[in-house]
Amino acid sequence: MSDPRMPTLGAQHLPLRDQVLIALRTAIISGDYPPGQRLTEDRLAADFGVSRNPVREALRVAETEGFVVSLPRRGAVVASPSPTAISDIFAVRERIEPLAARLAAERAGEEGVAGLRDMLEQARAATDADDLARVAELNSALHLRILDLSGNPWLTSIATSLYLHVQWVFRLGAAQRAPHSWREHIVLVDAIESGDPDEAERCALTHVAAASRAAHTQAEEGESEPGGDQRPHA
Amino acid sequence: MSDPRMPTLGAQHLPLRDQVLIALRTAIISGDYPPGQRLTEDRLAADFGVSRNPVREALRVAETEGFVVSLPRRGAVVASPSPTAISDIFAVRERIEPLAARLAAERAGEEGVAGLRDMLEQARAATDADDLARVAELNSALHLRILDLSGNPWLTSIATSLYLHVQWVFRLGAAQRAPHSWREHIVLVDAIESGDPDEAERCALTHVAAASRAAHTQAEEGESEPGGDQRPHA
DNA sequence: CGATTGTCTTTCGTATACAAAAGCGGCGGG
DNA sequence: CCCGCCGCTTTTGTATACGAAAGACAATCG
Repeated sequence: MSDPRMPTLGAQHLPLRDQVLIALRTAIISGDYPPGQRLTEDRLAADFGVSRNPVREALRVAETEGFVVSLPRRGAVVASPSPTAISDIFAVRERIEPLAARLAAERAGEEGVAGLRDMLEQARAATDADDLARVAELNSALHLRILDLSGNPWLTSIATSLYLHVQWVFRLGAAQRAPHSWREHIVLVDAIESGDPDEAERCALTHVAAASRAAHTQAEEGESEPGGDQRPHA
Repeated sequence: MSDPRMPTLGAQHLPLRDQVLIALRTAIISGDYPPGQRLTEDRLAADFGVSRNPVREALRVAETEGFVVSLPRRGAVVASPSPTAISDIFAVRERIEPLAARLAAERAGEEGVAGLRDMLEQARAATDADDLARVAELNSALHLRILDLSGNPWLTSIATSLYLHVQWVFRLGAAQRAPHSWREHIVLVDAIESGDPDEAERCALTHVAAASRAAHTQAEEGESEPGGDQRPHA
């Protein structure tokens, strides 16, 4: 028994409620459960092969995260992202990510910067290999890491939620402007390493603003797209 | 029976889980459940006179809100606010509240401004009546209203959580710098009414920065206070 | 005397069961 | 033909029950 197994019922078997929460988020973000879809507890329990209790607990946190809205006595439905969601989210990101970059520049140690460098290198390799999905994944990971390096847990918590919602509204248009954005990332990490808070903050703002513009452009393109599968109203 | 009765809890009987959540938050913020306190589901259920299920659901969202931490298989304990919590929280507030003020200046209609004016008037009356608790309450309410007027739901959501935590760490030192801060509020509302985003943002930043300084001062004073009832470590 | 191991209690994790409220359809009356 | 009322069905809200994992304590062995 010296070897801790982790397959089905391993040592730290993630609680069912968390598994359900992840599955639920994934299903919503990927569009399997479209906005407006009714989420019957019984149905979810059947879908995930569990009882109603884990489902209920998952629904509660999904509700606080803004993925579902639960009517008083009527059950839960998948939330409909507001038309201004992209603007709203990036407006917040433009404020908090520069702050995170500033703090990271002030507080990140050598190991922290080394971690960022490592991610940049992995991203370069993934770019060379044309693995866009991996690049996008590293994109989020780098941002999150910088948030963590800021040492302000609120920033990490807020940004994590924001990122999930960005993924949600852009679940269709997958590969964003990945390659382009990594040049800005390098400049940002340089600034953090140099320990210059002002420069780091400026770089982060520039980067997020660029991402915001790209997101809005993509959103407008998606607007006229014919495949309007869901969205009950407007 | 056409009249919906409301004896104990009226027509839209708030779900037990929400009542428990509110009671739990209140108990934590007020210090009835000190940091580090173990929160047995059974005990909470007994305390609130309900079953374990509503307690569990309330614990989940309290966990996402950062008031409790739940160890994998060991139950939940009241979170211990980090020593840098005040700095962290106000650092975020200094970024998002100016943004909210800017957006409010751009978007708030006449009715919105009128609502703010009304709150200022109530605050003035409460100040005259030396009702400090009411003033503090209106303080939070005004800020929240401005957040709402920004039209960005993320800002409201983030700030609400931040405010609760500010109340928590300052549960002892009650009456803040209430009277002083209302002069700044008036200037801020003036700026919003004038529709000048830059000015509104500047006023909000000044105001939050002042609040931050006051908070830090108060925190340092409380540091040397003899009545160290809780805080198991450091 | 100390370390180890076995058991034992505590507490969570999950499932099932029951009651109440809201929605929906049919039915009757105007 | 339309409107209101009354039953049923669905779904949530809440409680209870059982199984499992982790920590604690003590007894035993080296």
